[in-house]
Amino acid sequence: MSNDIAEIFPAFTDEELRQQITDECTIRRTSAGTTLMEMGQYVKSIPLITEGRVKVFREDDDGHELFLYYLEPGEGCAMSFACTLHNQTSQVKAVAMEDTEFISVPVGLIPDWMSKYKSWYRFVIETYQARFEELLSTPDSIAFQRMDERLISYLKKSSEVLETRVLKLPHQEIAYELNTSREVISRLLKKIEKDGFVSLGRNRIEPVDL
DNA sequence: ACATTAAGTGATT
DNA sequence: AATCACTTAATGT
Repeated sequence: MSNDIAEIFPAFTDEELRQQITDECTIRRTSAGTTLMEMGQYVKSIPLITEGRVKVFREDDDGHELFLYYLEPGEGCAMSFACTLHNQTSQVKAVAMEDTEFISVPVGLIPDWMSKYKSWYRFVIETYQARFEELLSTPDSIAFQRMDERLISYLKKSSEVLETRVLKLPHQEIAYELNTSREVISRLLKKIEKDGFVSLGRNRIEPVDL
């Protein structure tokens, strides 16, 4: 196990830290679609993803979602760091997109780790920095990009992240993620299909030339 | 064959 | 670009 940690989280160079993880933390597995965290819920442990993928987003009263970021193997959740440090409830919702395995770190350990282990401290800072930069791109895209451009970059990113040529997801899902309506997505997809950028099918979008 | 879910479309704001 | 109302098409049982 200690080897796996070193492999997936090479940043944890302190031997003692790795030992703490194996001794004090538990491995948890969830299946695709499971909600790991609801908005307003207290954060009692933070996840370090070892396998799979988790979507982190905000949700309003009408069920509209604002996508924030994905958690992938080797990553921890910036929001949960923030919550443990300020003892706040979660401002985000997290759902496993695939069967996911993660190390569950009890929050009680965090303050200690922050002061004791330099490599942990750096991991947290780097996680923050990476997310912050990523989050800046969201207001940019809303302010400066039209819907069709946002759709195209969404498709690009999805096919990269999922490592697949053919995206298997309904238009409605894309609409939720981009905060628009299903009809708009359908129409735009139809348009870019005509322009030869994608080929469409039921539950199937194949980028041809983005 | 039937119900369910995804996608397409026109009209309205 | 959003919403509504409705149609058409694909898919599961």
